[in-house]
Formats: sequence, C-alpha cells, structure tokens
Amino acid sequence: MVTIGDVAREAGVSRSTASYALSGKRSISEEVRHRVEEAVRTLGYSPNAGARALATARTRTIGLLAQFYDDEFAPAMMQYIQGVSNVARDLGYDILLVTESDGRSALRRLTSTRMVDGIVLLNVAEHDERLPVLRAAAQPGALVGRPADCAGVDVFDLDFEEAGRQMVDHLYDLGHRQLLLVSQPEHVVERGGAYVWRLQNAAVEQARVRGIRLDTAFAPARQPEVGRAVGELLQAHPGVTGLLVNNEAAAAALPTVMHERGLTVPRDLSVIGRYSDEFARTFSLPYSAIESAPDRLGGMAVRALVRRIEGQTGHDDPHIVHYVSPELVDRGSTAAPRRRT
Amino acid sequence: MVTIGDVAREAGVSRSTASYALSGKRSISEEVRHRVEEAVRTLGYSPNAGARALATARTRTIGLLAQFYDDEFAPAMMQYIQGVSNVARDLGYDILLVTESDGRSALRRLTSTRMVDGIVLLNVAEHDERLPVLRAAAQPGALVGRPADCAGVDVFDLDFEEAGRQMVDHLYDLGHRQLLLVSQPEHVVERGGAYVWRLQNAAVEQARVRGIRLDTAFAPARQPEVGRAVGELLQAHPGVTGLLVNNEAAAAALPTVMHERGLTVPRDLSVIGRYSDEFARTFSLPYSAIESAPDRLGGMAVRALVRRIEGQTGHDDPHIVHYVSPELVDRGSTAAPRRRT
DNA sequence: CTGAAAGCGCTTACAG
DNA sequence: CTGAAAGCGCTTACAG
Repeated sequence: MVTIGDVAREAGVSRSTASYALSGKRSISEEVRHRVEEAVRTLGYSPNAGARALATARTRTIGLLAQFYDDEFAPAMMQYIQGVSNVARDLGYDILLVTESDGRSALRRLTSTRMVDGIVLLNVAEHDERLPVLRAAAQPGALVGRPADCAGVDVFDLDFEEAGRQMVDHLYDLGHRQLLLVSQPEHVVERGGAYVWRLQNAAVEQARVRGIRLDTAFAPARQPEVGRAVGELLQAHPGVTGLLVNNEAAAAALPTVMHERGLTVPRDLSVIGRYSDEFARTFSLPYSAIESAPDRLGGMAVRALVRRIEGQTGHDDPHIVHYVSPELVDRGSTAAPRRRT
Repeated sequence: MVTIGDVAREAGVSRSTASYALSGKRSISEEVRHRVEEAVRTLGYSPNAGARALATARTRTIGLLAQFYDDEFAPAMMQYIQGVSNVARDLGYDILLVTESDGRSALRRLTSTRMVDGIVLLNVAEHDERLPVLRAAAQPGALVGRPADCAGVDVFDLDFEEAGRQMVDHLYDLGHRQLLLVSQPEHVVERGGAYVWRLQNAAVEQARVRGIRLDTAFAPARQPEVGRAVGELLQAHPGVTGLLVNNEAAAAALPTVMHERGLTVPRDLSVIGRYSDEFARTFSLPYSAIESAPDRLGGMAVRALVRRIEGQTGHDDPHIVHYVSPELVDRGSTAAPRRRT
C-alpha cells in the first residue's frame, strides 16, 4: 500500500507538505505542488479512508436506514433510496445502506462507532423508536416522513393533509358528490404510518366542508389480496363516482380490477391516486395522481443533512420541518360523473 | 467521545488488557474481564470504526455496486440488493451502496481508499468495464451475473442456457409446436447483457432439436411501450400457442394485453416467464416462471466474498463460477394447446 | 495473566 | 513557504 510518506519521499518533501499540497489548506509553491502531484500519479496514491477519518473525525459517509415491511410496497421505497444516493454522491458522500429490521440497534451501531457523519431515516413512524437513539447520537439526522415530535432533526414530508384536501376538491369541482378513499392497510397505521390518517382525516374534513359523502376503507398492500379487496369495495359502494387511492398496491391492482368489472375510467369512475410519476410509469397506471416526489424528498433530506454536517448550519440553528406541496399530475382519469347520486 | 483509554482507566487496567478483554484474543482473568465489561457499560463505550479499520486493515464493510439503467426494470434490481444486504448483515458486514453511473470510478474510489473489504458487482455485462479495475484492486470481488472472462472473481448466475431449454421443453412436452420468445430490449444486449442471448440461443437450439418453431423478438423495458409492443407481437404471430417471456416489464404488462385482446391463459395461450416469485407477487403475475432467485444469488455472492475476505479461502484457491439451476414455479399458466398449427 | 510501547496512515497546530 | 512532531483511537507483537 502506498502512503503519503511514499509520496513525500518521491517528491522530496515532508509528509506534512505533501498533505497540504493535496488538500490545498496552506499555500504551497507552484513547483512543490507540481512535484507532489507528479508523485501521486506515478505511485498511484490515494489516501486511506480509515486513517483520514481518524485524523479528521469525518467519514464522508451517510447512514441510510430503510426498512422493507411486508405491508409496504417495496417498489415505492426504492425511489427514496435512489434520491438520497444520487444527491449524496453529488455532494461527495457515500451511502451506508442499512435495511435490517431492528433499526434501533443498527442506528446505534452506525452512530456510536462513528461510521457515518449523519443519518437519513426513511419509513418514519409517528412515534418512531429510532428517534430517541438518533437524538442521543453525536451526528445530525434528517427524516423523510414526519413524526409526532420533530425536535432535534430536520424533517421533510409531503403535505398529506393538503393532498387529501386537494384530491377531494378536485373531484368535488368536477361535480362528484360521493367518494371513496382507499388507504394503506390498517396495519401500516397501527405501526405509526401517520401519513395515512393525516391524508384521510383531511379528506374527511374537506368532504364535510363541501357537504359531500366520503367513505373510507383500508386495503391490503399485497397482491393479489388487494385486487380482490378493491373489487369488493367497489361492489359495496355502487353509488361512488370518485375513487381516491392512497395505497400503491391498490393503485397497481386497479387496472385489472376495472377490467374484470367492465368499468372504464373516467367514464364509469373517476380515479385519483397518490404515487410518484416513476411509479406510474413502472406500473402503467393511467390515473391522475398527487405526485409523492420521493427523489425530491430524499434529495432535500440529504442536502439539509450535509449542510449540518459541514457546519453551514449552526448547531443551535432551528431545525427544519419542510412540507412539499402536493402537485396533481393529470393523466385524464377524472371527469364529470355520469350519474348523479 | 469515550475511548478504550477511558474504559481502561475506569476498570483499572491497561489499554491493551481492555482491548484483549473485549476481543477475547488472549486469556483474561474472569475478574478483570468483568471489570472491563462493567466499565464499557457504565461509560457507554463503543470502538471507533475508523481507528479499528486503521489498526486492523479491515473495515467490515462491503461495497455493493448497482446501476439503475433506464432500460432495466428497477423493481427487479431491488431484490438483489436486499439479498446482499441481509446476508451481509448476518455475517457482520455493512453495505456501502453505490449507484452512480460511472461504475469504474466508483469502484476505484472504494477500493483504493480501502473503504471496503470486498466488492459485490451487480448488472454484470459480458465485457464489463469495471472488471479490470476490480482485478487490479487489493480486495476480492464477487459478481452476480457472468461476464465473458471470470478470472480473478467469484461468479454466481442463473443457468440461463438451461432456463431457455427448460422453457422450450416444458411447452414442447405439453404439445406446443409454435413458440414465441420475447426478450429484453435489444439495447440491453448491446450493452452486454449476455444473459439475454444466452437464454435465447439455448431456446432456439432446443427448438431446433425438438423440431418445432420458435420465433424471437425484443421488447422495450418500459411501460406503456412494452404493452403495445407485446400486443403487436401477438397479433403478428397468430399461430403461436406458447409464449416465453424473458423481460420483466413485458411480463408485468401481459395481463393487460391479454385482457385487451380477449385472450385467456392458458386456454388461448400458454405463458411461461423468467422472474422471481417476489416479482410475481408484486405484479400479480399469474404465469408460471423460471425462478430467477435474486436473493439467493445475492446471498451466495456475499457468502463467497466474506469467505475470501476472512481468508477461509486461500488467496490462490480457484475462483468459483456457480450456476444456479433454474426451477420452474408452476402457476398454472400452461396447458396443452387448443388448436394445432 | 497483564503492561508498556510501537504502529496503522493520515491531519494539523507549532515553529521557523 | 516548509518541516518535525504530536495526536486521532485502536490492535498486537514483545516482554515479563
């Protein structure tokens, strides 16, 4: 292994000079800098990450904690990871990806051993058990998803309340008066997936404000159960003209369900979902949807995190709680209802 | 930050004794070991990863290089990553996930700075440009996917030739005499996705051996283009009674295509794919398929890699090239053909 | 069974 | 503008 000592010898300077020549942290004569760079090239030197981490107390690595729950739809997760990963790289950081089920011990391991300079948490629950660990850690943290208590971390999330209102109003404005909202499985809510009821509560309230009817239901997150469940829901709610889908698996199953029941969108039913454009493409979903912007949210979280790591955000600067405003991507799956209820 | 020095002082022993007490690398009196463990607990000590890496020349981290190509189906990738990640954790390793498009420079960065003890490569191409870098590195490497030259690395892949033969024979045995194989987009092949033509060549050859007709076609990897393409293919091949699908996106699009054309499986068409069971569930695919076993392959790669890292495999021990035998998961989508050609 | 010391490969005040 | 030295927090031969 070639070390900075080898480089220094080859260039005929001291190790400190070699180090400074490479970091640029103090002025170096043009000639020496050149000799050092030359030596680096001929020897094929690159600094040892562990040694540098030890000396600087920085690893240039970010811990990314993601969990793949059986009742959450895996393809939807992937995009958050990609968003985080891409932006991190742009900022010069690598990603330590942890997917183990015991997030608390994983988080403790990464932070207490100083493997990482900061933490990004995905699948954040209302009362996330990883949060106390994260707050106790020396490293800063950024979350995608909003917990009940946002103290001590930067938080980024879609504005699910606004999303719920927007979905209701969009259909209301078209003339719909009887709606059905299909959410993630109840189990997600119980685990603390607060966004589910955040969207739902806001939708229910908005329906009340508008004076229209909105029924709500949970549906499984796995195929093929979800398809069957959605079919049964449509059957049980014959008067519904507008369907809101806050459940990726249900959205993915919907084309088949509609086919089977001989229904056409938006002629027989207006549909509006909540998922990303990438997700829509992957599953060929022809439904208008509130864009969930996973890559954008992941990227924002990393950027805020790196700002804290690098001290551009003061240690006492207030933490951010940022809501991304929902945007409706129109794919033509909504129209005025054919029949009035 | 609490160091091993603090632990030693608290326990009233030397730093080396504290270290040995924790590592168990030499015998320690029961009493001292107890005092050290007590000190660790009261101080909340955990070793600094960078310092340990520097002293031991081991990071207990594995680099995982994955690329998300536009023309490969992202949900299919995810499972390899999960397989690698889960097994790595079981073996006590963390995963540094790299998804950047320039795999060569990423690989160089990870290996030359000694951030990782070994490398797992996904999306391996026939002439993968990352391989020369990997061979030149000090760390061992394991691949999921077989390149033309397997020297210097451990290789794990599905036996795509056997898969092709098996798919043909399965339909042949049922009485089919006119088949169509839909593969990944030609672009994947051009980039070096050799498994595509490996399966195809073997299928073509097997059809020749059996004396039956097998047409081949490429299809896009994105929705909705792939659905349209598959529909047109079925139209252009009216005599076909058996469809082989080596293209995840095409498989995912198929239910809709069949619906649109009013075709029933297996009454009007027998279908056999090549994808994982998890993938089948995610997309509700009712088609029998050769299991692509992504988690198993990923896990095998990590296990072999760790064996090399930890020196259980000698440096000169021959490298492994392991083919997983294809297994057909029967979902009832094949039957004897209704009409003879 | 235990301790004092060297060394892993960097960075960065301190001195000139 | 440059060098000698200390220090980051570990592990592990060396000595007893």
